[in-house]
Amino acid sequence: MSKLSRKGPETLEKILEAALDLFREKGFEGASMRDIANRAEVSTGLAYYYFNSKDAIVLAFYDRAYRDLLPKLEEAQTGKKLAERLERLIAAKFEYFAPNRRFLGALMGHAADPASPLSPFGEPSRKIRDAEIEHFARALRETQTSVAADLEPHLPKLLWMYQMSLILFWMYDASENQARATRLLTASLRMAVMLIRLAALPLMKPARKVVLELVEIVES
Amino acid sequence: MSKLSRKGPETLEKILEAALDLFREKGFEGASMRDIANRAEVSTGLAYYYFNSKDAIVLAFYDRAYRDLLPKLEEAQTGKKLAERLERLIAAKFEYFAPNRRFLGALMGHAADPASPLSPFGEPSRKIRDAEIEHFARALRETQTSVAADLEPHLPKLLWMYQMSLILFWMYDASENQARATRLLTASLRMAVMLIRLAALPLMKPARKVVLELVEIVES
DNA sequence: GTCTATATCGGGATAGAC
DNA sequence: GTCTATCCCGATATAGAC
Repeated sequence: MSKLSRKGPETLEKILEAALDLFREKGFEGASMRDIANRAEVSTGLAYYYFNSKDAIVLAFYDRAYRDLLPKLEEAQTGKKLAERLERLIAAKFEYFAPNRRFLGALMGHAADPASPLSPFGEPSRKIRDAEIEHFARALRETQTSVAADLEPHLPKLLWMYQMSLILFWMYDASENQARATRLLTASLRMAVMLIRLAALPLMKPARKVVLELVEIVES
Repeated sequence: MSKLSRKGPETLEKILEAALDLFREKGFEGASMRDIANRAEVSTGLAYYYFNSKDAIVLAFYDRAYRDLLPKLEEAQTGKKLAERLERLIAAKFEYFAPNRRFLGALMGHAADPASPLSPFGEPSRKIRDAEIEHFARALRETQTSVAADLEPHLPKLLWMYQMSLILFWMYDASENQARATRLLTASLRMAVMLIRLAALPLMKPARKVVLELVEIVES
């Protein structure tokens, strides 16, 4: 009496793979549903049976990214030094998203519209965002980094914003293998960790206050 | 013997206006060439006579932005205080581009491909970029801001990068009238000017070196 | 439930008549 | 310089085979 067939999930997977392949090659707009269906060796109708729209494939991509990224972030949480951990955490995203870099860039065109389900800043990617922030908090905890009390509740989010600006740079970095972005990651991390240590000093309270004001504005 | 007719430039202008209007209302993808031609009260064929492609309209938009922005930047160059000048220079861009904010956001989707003529970072917008950087240099000069010798050749570009990150935030800022971005501009400027003053101190040389390293990576 | 075939619509772009 | 007609293609809906 089972209503489920065996082939369904496989076919869905095949179509998703084909779509991501083509998005990588030709970008989101460049790949047509006909292309996708052809590459997956199914009819366009079937592709629409599994994914109601091209957009729906993007949502499936976010979902899969979330699932795949979690264990990678888990792995990155080793080492006693903060710089080391942060570099691993951020580099893990560079690596994972590298094949889809151009495709993600194209998705940024929808970011201005927060209502768009395709926006990397919108609701669909919130789960990823929250998990990432928690991982930054954990990196701070497990490396026993001392953080001033006023800064402490906001530092993980600050690190996430720092990460996002790096990812933005990486997305639009046309250098070979995004070498510049990778170098920027390492070099800026040195500075970031230095600033975190510096900010722990009691006499830096006024400086912390200025930064926290900025965080508040961005979050409001 | 004139080969030019009278009506040409007017028709071109009419089509450009209609296109920008519709881009503002429906975004770049949302506005079709048929829409544009209809609003301009011409045939689609004629629209293509003046603009070889939809992209070409965007290039005309960049060109016009360059022409329109120059006098506005000129106007912004008043006042003795650096913070004041920088705020005026950057706010001028917020104001000018405000009606086209969503449209510019959509264009960011093409930024990952530097070959795309639509990318706000590409060749077409280089003239604007160079003019902006020169205006930052001028603001530093005319407010007699003291800058360390090692930092001096790079500070205008650094300010431009700072501006670009603000503009990026502004582009994706969904708050009413981009109020958050405006508040961030004012608040972060306080910090930026403070840092510039701080960086002038001789004992800050190591810190300057770290920052210059980052600049070098970004520019390479 | 899984899949094919086909029809319709709207979008970018072009050819060629006037 | 301007228009009409047309091409090609992607999105979408649906009829119906298995």
